[in-house]
Amino acid sequence: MQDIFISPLQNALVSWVEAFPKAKVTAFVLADPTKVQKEADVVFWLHMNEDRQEWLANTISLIQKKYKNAKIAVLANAPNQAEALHVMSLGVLAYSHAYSPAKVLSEIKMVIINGGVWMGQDLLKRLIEVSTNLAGNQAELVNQHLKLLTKREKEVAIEAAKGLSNKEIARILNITERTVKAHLSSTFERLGAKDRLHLALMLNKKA
Amino acid sequence: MQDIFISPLQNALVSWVEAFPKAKVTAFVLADPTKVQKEADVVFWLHMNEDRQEWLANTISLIQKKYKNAKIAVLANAPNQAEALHVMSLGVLAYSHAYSPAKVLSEIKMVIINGGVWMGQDLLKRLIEVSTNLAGNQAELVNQHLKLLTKREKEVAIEAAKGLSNKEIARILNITERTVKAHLSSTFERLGAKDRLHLALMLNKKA
DNA sequence: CTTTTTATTGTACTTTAGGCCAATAGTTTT
DNA sequence: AAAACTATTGGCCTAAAGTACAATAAAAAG
Repeated sequence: MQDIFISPLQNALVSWVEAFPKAKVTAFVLADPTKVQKEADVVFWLHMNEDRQEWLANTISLIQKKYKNAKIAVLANAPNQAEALHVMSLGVLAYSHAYSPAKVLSEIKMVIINGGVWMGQDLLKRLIEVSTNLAGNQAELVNQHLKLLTKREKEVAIEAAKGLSNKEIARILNITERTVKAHLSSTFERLGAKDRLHLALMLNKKA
Repeated sequence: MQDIFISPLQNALVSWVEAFPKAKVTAFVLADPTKVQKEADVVFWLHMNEDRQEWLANTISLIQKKYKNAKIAVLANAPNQAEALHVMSLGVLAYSHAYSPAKVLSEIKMVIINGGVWMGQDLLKRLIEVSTNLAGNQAELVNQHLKLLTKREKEVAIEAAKGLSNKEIARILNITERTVKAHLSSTFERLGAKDRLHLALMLNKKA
């Protein structure tokens, strides 16, 4: 298991050396690795400067093409969530600060060679928030609306929000179209929706 | 640093013992911990059965209330992404399989006591996808639809999807209501929407 | 046991929406 | 230059949506 730091710096940072005394530090990825290198387990630590975003994307793609089993971690001088998200969507397995202490670097390596992914807590928190907004809180919001309705109104409202016509809803719920209208009118009033389209927007709203 | 497994099982699983020989296994959280316990660093490993979802939520909240510095990990018999997301949004720091090997359990512990968060690669991948969908692909999807429309149709469609009436759209775009209808009819045809509500659902669709 | 809320339906009326047929003028494509 | 597409509007017609006023029976709340 070899560690390769790709950095514009002449010398490795002390924490890098401390964590991985036998690591190599180079400025570029070897475009034509030997077969051995290609197949071996390698961890690439890409040192990211603010002004090398394009370089980073290219390097990641180059590594993925040339080294089959390589794991890629990115160490950023100025970490930010947007960049983290971006590079991780490209297949990078870890994203941390370039000046992370040796202990953290070791931890990162342990995680990624065991098939894990490493990122800061803040970033993950945000990810989870965003995702649960979609499935969870989103349902919560909708629920807040539906809670204002009676059982029957709820049923009607949900069908209407899917785009069904009054007649279709009537058939499904086994009531007359007139009754559907009654429930909907009441629903509009309770939720402050001006018509079924607004109702649909309320109940399908993205968070 | 103490490890406490909360599980309905009589005996700890072998991998648990292997990873943490000194861990306790109990069926319930101590509702009234001593001051020492309260302040100490404790890792709670909650063993999750399919049929104990409510128990899990309650237990998490109880621990968070009673133990200030506790870290909580969930070990599920049948892990699934929805549950993982849910519990992590409640503050759980790790989610893994109950039968994870000792090595993985150790790794998890190391990560969370160092302020990290642990989850499987698949889940994280999905999280990232979802997040990037929100900002990127989602707009892409909508764009795919709008791309099929002429400039004017697009303008009309967007307003209609917001819930505006034909009359309102006409006023905004300075055309007659009749023209709005014409654009909309054409739009429905091109996008295969049966009416403005379906159009709205298409253009407001969550990813 | 009253009072309130919910569920249901009726008749009638107004407003919207959407489709059909048709026309004109400007733009783009072939 | 001819054909196809785009933007605009008109009249007409049907169906759907939504409101107003109203009534009845069952269920829930107080």
